[in-house]
Amino acid sequence: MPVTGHTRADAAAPPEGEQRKAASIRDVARVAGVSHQTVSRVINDHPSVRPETRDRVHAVIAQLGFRRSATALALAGGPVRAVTVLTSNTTLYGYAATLQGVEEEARAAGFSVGVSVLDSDEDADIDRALAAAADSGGGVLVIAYDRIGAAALERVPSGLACTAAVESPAGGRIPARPSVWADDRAAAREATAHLLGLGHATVHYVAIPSSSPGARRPSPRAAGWREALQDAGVTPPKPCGKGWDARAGYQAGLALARDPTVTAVLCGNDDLALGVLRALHEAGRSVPGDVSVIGFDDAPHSAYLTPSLSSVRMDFTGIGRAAFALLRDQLDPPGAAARSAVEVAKPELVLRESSLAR
Amino acid sequence: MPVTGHTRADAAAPPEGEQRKAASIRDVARVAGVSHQTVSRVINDHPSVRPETRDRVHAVIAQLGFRRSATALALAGGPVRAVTVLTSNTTLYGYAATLQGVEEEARAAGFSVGVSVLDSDEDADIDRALAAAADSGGGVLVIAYDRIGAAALERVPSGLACTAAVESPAGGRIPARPSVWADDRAAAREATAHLLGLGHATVHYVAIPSSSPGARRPSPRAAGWREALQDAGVTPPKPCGKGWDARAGYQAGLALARDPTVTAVLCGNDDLALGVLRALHEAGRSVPGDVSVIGFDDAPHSAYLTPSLSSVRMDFTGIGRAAFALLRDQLDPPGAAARSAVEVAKPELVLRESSLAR
DNA sequence: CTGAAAGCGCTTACAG
DNA sequence: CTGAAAGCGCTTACAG
Repeated sequence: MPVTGHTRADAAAPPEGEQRKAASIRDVARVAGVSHQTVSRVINDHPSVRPETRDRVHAVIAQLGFRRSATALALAGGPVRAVTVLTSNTTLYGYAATLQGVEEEARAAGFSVGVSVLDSDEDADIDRALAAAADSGGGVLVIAYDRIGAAALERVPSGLACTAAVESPAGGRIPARPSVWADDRAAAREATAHLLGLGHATVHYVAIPSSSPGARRPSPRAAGWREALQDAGVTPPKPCGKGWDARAGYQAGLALARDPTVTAVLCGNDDLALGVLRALHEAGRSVPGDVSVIGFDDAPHSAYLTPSLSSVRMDFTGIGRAAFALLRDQLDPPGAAARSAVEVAKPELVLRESSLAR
Repeated sequence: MPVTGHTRADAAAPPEGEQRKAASIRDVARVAGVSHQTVSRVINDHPSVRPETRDRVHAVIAQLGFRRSATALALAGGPVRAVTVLTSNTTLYGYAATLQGVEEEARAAGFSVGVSVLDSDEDADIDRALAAAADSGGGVLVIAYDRIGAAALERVPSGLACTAAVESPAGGRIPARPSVWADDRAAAREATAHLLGLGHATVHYVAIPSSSPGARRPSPRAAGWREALQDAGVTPPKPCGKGWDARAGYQAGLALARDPTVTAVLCGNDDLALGVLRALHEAGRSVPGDVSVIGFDDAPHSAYLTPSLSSVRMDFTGIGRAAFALLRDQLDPPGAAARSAVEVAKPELVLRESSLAR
């Protein structure tokens, strides 16, 4: 008898429910009467295998319910089909939707997807996440919409396959890694110009935090807002806002509500806008009667608010999908050279009740 | 010279940025002047290693920046520190928050977390996801708040470590796998009783979809609502609602708004409630003046709506954390026997502007 | 307390 | 077209 025990002859139907030890390449080989090497060739679509042999092996694979071990594949140095998403957040709308896009595309491509959340922009934290991601053997996809993500992107070792979902890059800057973004700067300009066109003397801005280290650069959204005002010969008021959520928007809104000259507000995202709406309401200023408000991202609930919120629709899932595609090109060299170029999805201004003519 | 090539003597600082091939257990052994076996003992905290040897090895590990390969560990049959979350959705609040809880706890425990989204409740889809999860070698955590998740939970092979986040089980039912839930049924009863106590003659319910196959059983939330009405001697009206999102709530709300006897509405989640609020508003019925509304889950934005939404706060991240802890017990047998028991987190009724006395 | 052996499931060269 | 060998980085028995 062989060392490894009895050979089971009852391999008709794939096991159901019960946990029989998974079939290996050698099990398939034995049943098919070939070497495990030949099985390897078959599952890798190697040309040099006789058609009959190939068919026989395929039959046994189906019969035994064989699945090649991703772990062994990785150890042996085969192409690893895995992505790890590095992000500071998984629940905010833009982040969650980007992750969703990545997952959809990855699943379709047969990749597994891991998630590693970054607690801070400290090197130790980032390196821990990076090391964990590298362990998986696959590539890394960083969501760099904020300072933490941007910091992580900086520290990705050059040998690690990596792409990023980012804000639109500041004029002329080329991201170090293949990146995907939507032109939110142009969109902010458009939204601001729209408000100006409605007859508002100026437009205030409730900012999302900057993604640049030390907040040295404003976000593209802030830049677009500023440009639109300058184009119209209006001196931009001081932007406000410190945070990402409704609470931060509420705080900013309280201050804005006290200023009677405020008649139009652009917000860095819809959560901030929600808080602003609430603050304005409490202060007795009606929207859009007294103040027009436009948000950013077009979160799913924005259309159902009262008043329904005008916003800039961002194709986050599309960004996620494109970022994955770029990563895949790096991991799995296709026919052509890997696209190292960037991709763009166009944001769209969606007008609803919260913004009206003055 | 040894077969494997030159021995580098320049191992002072850990490599930064550059992609030097990661140090293996053998590299550490060579530098420390021991066998790779001994290194294995050290990194596994085996007792039988002389303190001096142990210290020396630890020093070399730090010096070389050695990290044990998770892939090799898994192949060799070591304990795999990985969880795969199976879910039908990653963006809805309850799901995203549960996932967040899992990730936090997993990260703290040094586990990697994978996400696999279920497209449908078809066996083929489920088995694909299950197989992918099993590949990782770790455990599976299924979010079974809906029919798809519940169906996946049913098909998890018995040999695969698994826990679940579920709705509160129907009377007396014991979940097949270690599971975690919050008593949303009791919470629904409480919310309904509260509305009744306010003087409403009855309470209407906008349901989330049932998680039972063929929708044979109502969700615990629906059950709790029904019980409260029956306890008060009120015949429950027909529940409405078909879906999870604001749009579904809006549709249901339109019908409710037409019925002048409707003065109180409980919703299966806050998204539905948002849609109901909107429909009521469009129909000219004021909240809470004409109709009181209470949601479920207490999503982050609910406190900032106008009117602010009363809701039942669910500790989803707590559920996620507890579910991970249960899974870890299975994977990594601790001192005591693995807890196969369930865990509970208590929901809390949060009263805001949307619900007032009649 | 420590080392040499065999194996996890696969792969990439090397031989027929 | 196909097989026997060596190795990926680790582990668990087996010997000292």
